Amino acid sequence: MGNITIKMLAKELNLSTAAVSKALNDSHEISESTKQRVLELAAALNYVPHPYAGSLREKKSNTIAVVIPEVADSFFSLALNGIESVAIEKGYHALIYLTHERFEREKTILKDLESGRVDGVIMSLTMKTNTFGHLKTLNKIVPMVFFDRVCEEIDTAKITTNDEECGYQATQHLIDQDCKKIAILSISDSLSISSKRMQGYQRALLDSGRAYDASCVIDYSEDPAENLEQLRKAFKAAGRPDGIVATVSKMTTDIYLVAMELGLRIPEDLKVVSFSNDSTVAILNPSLTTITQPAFEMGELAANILFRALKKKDLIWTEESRVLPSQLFIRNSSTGSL
Amino acid sequence: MGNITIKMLAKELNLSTAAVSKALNDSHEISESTKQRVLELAAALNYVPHPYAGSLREKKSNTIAVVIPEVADSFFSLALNGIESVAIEKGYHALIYLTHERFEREKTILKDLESGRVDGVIMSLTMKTNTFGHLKTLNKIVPMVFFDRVCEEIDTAKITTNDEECGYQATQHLIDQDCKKIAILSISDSLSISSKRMQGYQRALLDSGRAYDASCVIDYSEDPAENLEQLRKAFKAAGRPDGIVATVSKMTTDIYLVAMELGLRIPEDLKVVSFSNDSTVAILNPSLTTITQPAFEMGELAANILFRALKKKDLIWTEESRVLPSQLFIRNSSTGSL
DNA sequence: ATGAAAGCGCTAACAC
DNA sequence: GTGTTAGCGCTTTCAT
Repeated sequence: MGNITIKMLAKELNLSTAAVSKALNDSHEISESTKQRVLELAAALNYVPHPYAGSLREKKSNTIAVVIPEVADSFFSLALNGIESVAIEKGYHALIYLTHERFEREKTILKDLESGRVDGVIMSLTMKTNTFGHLKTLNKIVPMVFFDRVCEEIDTAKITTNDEECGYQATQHLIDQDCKKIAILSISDSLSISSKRMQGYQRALLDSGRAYDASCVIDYSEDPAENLEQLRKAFKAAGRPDGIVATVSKMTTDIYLVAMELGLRIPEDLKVVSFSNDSTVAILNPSLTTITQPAFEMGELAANILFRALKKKDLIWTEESRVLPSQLFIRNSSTGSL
Repeated sequence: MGNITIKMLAKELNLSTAAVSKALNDSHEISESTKQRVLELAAALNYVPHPYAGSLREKKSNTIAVVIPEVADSFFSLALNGIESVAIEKGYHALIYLTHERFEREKTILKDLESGRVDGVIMSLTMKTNTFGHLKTLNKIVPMVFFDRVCEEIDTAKITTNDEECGYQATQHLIDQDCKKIAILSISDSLSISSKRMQGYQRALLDSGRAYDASCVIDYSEDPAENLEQLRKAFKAAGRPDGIVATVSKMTTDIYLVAMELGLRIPEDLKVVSFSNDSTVAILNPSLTTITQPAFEMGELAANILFRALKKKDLIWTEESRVLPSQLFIRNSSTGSL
């Protein structure tokens, strides 16, 4: 660990630690000449203040935690990017915690964060998070901002996109392309973004006078083999879907591969729309129609709100919540123009 | 920040803080009965020890820093994933710092890390890092492990892949596919992985009796528009390449798009091999032949070595260096089998 | 303008 | 088996 301390500087300069500390912090009660001397020696000795000593006294760590399900995912990595950009700019440090979609991990991590390790938390829930006690407890101790997979039950700022609308748009787009039977890939029963996307899907069906068919819902599974099997079953069935909305980008590859395997052509036999932030969507075979979230901006915004709140305590949190629009990009996977 | 302290527990229980501390740490010099009492109250009051107080005393933060160029990148996000997995398992916390390929940012970050904020550092250099003083300084204070974009000048553990060989393999593969003129996309002049891949490329050319042609080297630029322009120029030239090795995955999309734009068919007119960890390579149009690095494992290994070193100081660092093999996956972008 | 001293929360000698 | 004390590195009253 870092070695050279204020005490050493003080001794070397025949000053008190107090004087050195004040000089280092450019206090007005220190003469210019001593400030000079202190600063010079500090630079010469390569003095770097020990952050944890300061934190202990000031009860302020200048550190935030980012708790997300996964980082090897284009949405979350872009969001993290946005968060980190703001953090560094504001002089904060970011601890990263991955839950890997495990509820238990989320609870353990949040429990640790009650310690005072961080001044604030930015997070996105696990797919399986269905109780909220651990969130409520932490939120009493430390400011939290949620993004994307937010917790409706907690009274704090939340950054989301227009999920219901996007579910609607994606579905409506497939309806416009003459799809007769539209399946949807759903990620979670408990997550609000998931149910919102599902609601949009159902509303679109209803608006065009179609009945909601529960057999059209394919649930995402942790087990990749299981996912492939689900898709095979769905695509082989007598009344197989001719359109599919994937609310989670990681299953896009599976859809393409299973379609290929079964000789289903995209988009002729099956039209696909996927929620995705992946940069390769334009060069897929065929290029993929997507709902794309403003991932970087969501991260940036979440961080900005958190840091603003960290400055002035008198913030009305929930009023800071924002809904950023996602965008539908129509490409070849959902149109006839291949 | 966290509020309930050992002092409070002590008062409540009519014990000294020392006794409480020992009880909490399950010391043998404390009676079972008091341990019980302490543990119960701690649980009831939801006591969580303040990490920075401990760090200050123990001169140990249980925190590491991960310094990488970018996180919205499949290689680095997978590596981060590997690092975080190990860290959490060992009870460590991971601070994440993104350099965004800026040398200045790298220096600033490393300077801060001299403070004792972390017990160790895992990092991958900027494309532009060409002096090493900041690395040497930090390495004297805190153990460092490099991965992928390593610094040869520093005497510590380095996790790499067989970059020279991979450059060779990729090039040889294109030669085997009858490519007459093979271009290479290079990322940096100063990075050792970059020059190794380049060396492999040159060796393959030489082995098949070809001359190295400097005009075949396309340099990666920060500016996306500039990159596209470079590719257009190269692909339009009279003696345009019929094969290309991309040593950096982010330009794959550009290659595909420019080829499309100019009416060049992949693989018929232009065969492509790219270094990539992207999960969508199999469903690109056409599917992409890749050199794929063991990203997750590299992160895991780097972390394991670091944590092992943190335990026992008597470690011979350089001997811990490891070269993990990358793998060539032949797909349609480089073969005739479309 | 500078110094002495206390204290942030914790642990580790060293008493008793 | 439990308490007293000192100290990690820093800032901040409160003297002087």
